[in-house]
Amino acid sequence: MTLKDLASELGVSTASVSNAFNRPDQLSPKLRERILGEAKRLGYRGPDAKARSLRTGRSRIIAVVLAETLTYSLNDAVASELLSGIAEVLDAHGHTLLLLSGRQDASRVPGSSSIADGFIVYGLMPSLVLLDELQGTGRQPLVAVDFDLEGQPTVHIDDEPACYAIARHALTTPSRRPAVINLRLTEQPCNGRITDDHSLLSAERTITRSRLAGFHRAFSEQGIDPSAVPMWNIEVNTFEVCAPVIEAILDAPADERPDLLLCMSDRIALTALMLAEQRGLRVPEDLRITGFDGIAEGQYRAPRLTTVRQDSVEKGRIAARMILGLIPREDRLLGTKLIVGDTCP
Amino acid sequence: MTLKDLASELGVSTASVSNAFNRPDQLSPKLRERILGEAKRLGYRGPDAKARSLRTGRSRIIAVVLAETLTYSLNDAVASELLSGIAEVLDAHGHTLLLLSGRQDASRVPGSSSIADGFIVYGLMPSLVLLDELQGTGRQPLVAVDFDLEGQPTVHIDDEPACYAIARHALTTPSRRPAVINLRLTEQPCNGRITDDHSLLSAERTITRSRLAGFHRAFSEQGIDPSAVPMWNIEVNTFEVCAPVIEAILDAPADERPDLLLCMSDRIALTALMLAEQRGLRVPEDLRITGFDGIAEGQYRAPRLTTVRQDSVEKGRIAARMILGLIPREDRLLGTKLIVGDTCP
DNA sequence: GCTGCTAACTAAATCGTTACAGTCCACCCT
DNA sequence: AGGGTGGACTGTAACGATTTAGTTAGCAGC
Repeated sequence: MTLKDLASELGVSTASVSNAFNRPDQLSPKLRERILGEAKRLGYRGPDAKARSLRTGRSRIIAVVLAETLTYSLNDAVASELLSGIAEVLDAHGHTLLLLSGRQDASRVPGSSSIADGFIVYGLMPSLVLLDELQGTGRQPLVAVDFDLEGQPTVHIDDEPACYAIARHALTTPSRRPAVINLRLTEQPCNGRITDDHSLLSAERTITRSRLAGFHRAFSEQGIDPSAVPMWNIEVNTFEVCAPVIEAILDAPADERPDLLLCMSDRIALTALMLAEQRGLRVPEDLRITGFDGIAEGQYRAPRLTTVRQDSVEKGRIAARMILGLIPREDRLLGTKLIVGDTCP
Repeated sequence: MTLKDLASELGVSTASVSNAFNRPDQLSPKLRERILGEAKRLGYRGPDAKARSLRTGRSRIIAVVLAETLTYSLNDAVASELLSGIAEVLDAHGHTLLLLSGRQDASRVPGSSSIADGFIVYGLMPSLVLLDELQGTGRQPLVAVDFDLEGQPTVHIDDEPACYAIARHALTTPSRRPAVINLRLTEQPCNGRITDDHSLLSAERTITRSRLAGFHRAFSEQGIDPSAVPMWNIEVNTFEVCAPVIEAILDAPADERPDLLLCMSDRIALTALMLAEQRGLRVPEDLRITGFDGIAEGQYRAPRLTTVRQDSVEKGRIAARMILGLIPREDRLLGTKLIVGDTCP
């Protein structure tokens, strides 16, 4: 049952049927009703999306390319919030959301997805081939979130000042043995203690680099040599990956164990909190912990996590509005808010 | 730059160019390389997805229709797990994931999405018009998850026995004042205490009805009249919606306050746990709490939630495999596992 | 009665592919 | 030499819509 069948069944032109569905003002109400009535009777569900998208060049589909596997991203609170914001705006404007992973099979993404009207790309490593291809197409608009992409607008927060602020807050109470736990410093897998002095400079992800720089500025300001602060790295923001690294830190002899953990994500901080509790460490008395992101899970529990709140939902909304052309496609910097919880008062 | 342009640029037929990209065995390696080389040189990115999907009738896109708004679903741990499982399988087989909400504008779903090769429909209320439309198309396969859809295969768990098991476990320690907190009993909004005796029968969602039936069976077995057990209802599985209802329960005078809360989801149970802790109630001494789902958040904390684990990721995997035709499209019942945590030992 | 205008509808081109049915030619077998 | 075979490539008709440029018919104005 196609539009053409319906037209010949009714003895009208295909143009009229098309207009009946898309442009009511182009035909008499009488004919329109006759067409829609007959369509319903014959079980014609309206113009086929595939054909329409070929002809018009638009599909009302926006693709979101996620840095990690979909499986991971969907379980990550921050990515989920971002998607929420995106979905909210797209939904309100009659668009749908196609999920792509920049991780799995990057080469497939651009090809199989010339179907999308636009791309929102989230937190990719700059080296991914995918980006060249996506940018290269040039046909569809692209918005980057949480990383810089030359020639394309970016929606992000100012990580350096945010991390400076929380570190400064944490250091108002003197710390004898502060430590930093990074999130994805480099593209090369590296889980555990980092001894390389130049980590800051070699960090490949802009975000991680900025956050670390913020911590370092606060350390310096307090007369602490940043390069003397022990640093660990965590590859993937999941409990399973975080736990062993943090266990190693907490199981060190008491006089080597950090008394302050600056974590680059709430997921890391929450894992540290749980493992500390398991070991009978008192938080914040024996160990102070800070996070980053301000995910719900950290606030709807006791003790509440001290962290920096970034509004990922809003980030998603803005990115989506840019893609839809509702607001100008230009760089946007969002604010953050220090949340002083119980884990580092 | 289209396939046709490329063909005439090279002086070969469009068929050969198409074959160069899709069926290497249909032309000489020499010509193939010449075509691919020229394509790269001229910036042709391969066959256009819109045109291909029209011509072949397949798009390699699978649509997932979620019961609630996308914004909600993406932040719901269970829905996210399901999506994870789906994404995992689709990704591995070169398909992508289109997210649709059955809530927002149901009428738009079928039309704008005749583009999908198949539908996975999750936990919808049976009354949604959408379902008729989707089923009516008949063209694309459909798999239902967590609810019954006549004539279509369903992937689900056996809710009644699972709830019976956890309730029975809970009742091995005698309870003076047990209570039940339901999740979405009816389609009509109803947040708070339920006094209607026939709630069980009138529950519109199969899942809720089965779970409640399981609780009731355990009550009866212990000589407790199910209709005497106070019952509350919660519309949406979020902290914000749960909290007021639970606060009302917990703030009752001590001799009316329940000493056992059977919650129909972990989200509800975790909210109850947090609010109880805030009020200085000891769990499990003053109040025992059970959940349902077995989400990570309930296990990676202290005290660990007593709950029933259902493997939503696996549910998603199976649904996806069915849609892709990798396994037969037929009803599948998955097992569950009682997890005895600390909140109801 | 003719022109001009609008509303209502139609014919046909087009979107970028893929798939079917050939065509052509070189090669092998008897 | 003739016939058969198979590999390499081509021409063209779909796929199911939208859109542009027209064609009518009806009616008002002078």
